[in-house]
Amino acid sequence: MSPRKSAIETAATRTRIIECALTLASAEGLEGVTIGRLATELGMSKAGVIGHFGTKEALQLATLDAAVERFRARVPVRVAGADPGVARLARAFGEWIDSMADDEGNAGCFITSVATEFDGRPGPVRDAVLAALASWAGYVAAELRAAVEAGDLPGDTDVDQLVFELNGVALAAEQAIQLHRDPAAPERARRAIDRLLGR
Amino acid sequence: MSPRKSAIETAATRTRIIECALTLASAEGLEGVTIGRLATELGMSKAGVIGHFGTKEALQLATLDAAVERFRARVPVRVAGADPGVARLARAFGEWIDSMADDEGNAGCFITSVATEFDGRPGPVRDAVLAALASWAGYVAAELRAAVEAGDLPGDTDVDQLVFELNGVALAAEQAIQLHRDPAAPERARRAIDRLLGR
DNA sequence: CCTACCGATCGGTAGG
DNA sequence: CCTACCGATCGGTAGG
Repeated sequence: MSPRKSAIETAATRTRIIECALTLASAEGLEGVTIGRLATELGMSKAGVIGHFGTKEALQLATLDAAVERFRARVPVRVAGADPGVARLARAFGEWIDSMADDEGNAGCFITSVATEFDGRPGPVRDAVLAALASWAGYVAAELRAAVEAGDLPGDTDVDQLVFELNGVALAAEQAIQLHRDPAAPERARRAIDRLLGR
Repeated sequence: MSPRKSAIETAATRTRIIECALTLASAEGLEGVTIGRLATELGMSKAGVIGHFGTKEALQLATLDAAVERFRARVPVRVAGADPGVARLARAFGEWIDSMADDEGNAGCFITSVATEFDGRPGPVRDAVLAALASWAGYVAAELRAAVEAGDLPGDTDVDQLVFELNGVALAAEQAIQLHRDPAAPERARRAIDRLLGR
């Protein structure tokens, strides 16, 4: 028997569950993460797993949240010290591209996968993905505006168009790395990003 | 009772099943297409559905095949009459982008979705997706080489890099259209394609 | 192409 | 956090 855990232990278990869900979801998609499978993988009961979240949807949202947080720590936070504008943005995309090749804990890829998986299913998960993507797009747009301001990009730059095209490069990199395991993809992506940023 | 159908009727039923599977898969993913749901949707028994394919995986492969065929008919075949090289390629991507906005029967989007859904699951479905994407990439690369040959693109064009970037624009367009329902996306995509093709 | 059925697994709950 | 259990659904088969 193992009831009556402290709040700290409870939180640690919750983290373990979410970490496991992230790993499973990377391979099988978020809908493929079943409570039973998590329980088996973690050596606990189904009730013990779902008890932390209440419903499967809450578990999915918590997992997505964790991925968003991980992406934030891995990309924007890590380049926060760089010069605003083109320099910071190039480093940010560089970090993202690097993180795609790390097989473990690819949060950016996870978010993109969930975006595709839920694009036709209205609901809280889809809404949360939209919010995460919008937040990232807002970050990129702000950096681009700073770059225009600083004169690193032409004054007539179409910022939204550039956000769109930068995103395309990232999506192409993810497909090339995840699906094709193409070792040339990171370099191609970097080259495309540099050209889009006028470097 | 409705056994002893002619071969023609049998083939027609098979087509109906696949068409329904394509519709369901566009919303729920290929793994979300269950035999029971197809049966309900089509007003037939589960045994009647699965009898046409044997296993769910065979049904998935048949559905993917149908999507590939539909994409071929919608894009490369439709622009076969255009001048080889840049002109034909621009029209091909234009057709693809147009087809993304047609809510019904978006084969290109379907293939991309399945690519993401199965990128971490080795097996025949993943192999078939890889083959379909490789075939499309080969088509694009051949047109680009023709364009270089014809002098429409610089002699030092990195064809593989360009295939990568064109693919990125298509993926960005699909995300913007399917997930964000952004009405500006087709125009953005067209502009990006034109610039990549030096038009 | 149907009815009737199989064992397995799904998300979730009751009660402790 | 566990055991024991619920109704629903899964892919698939037997037999006609």
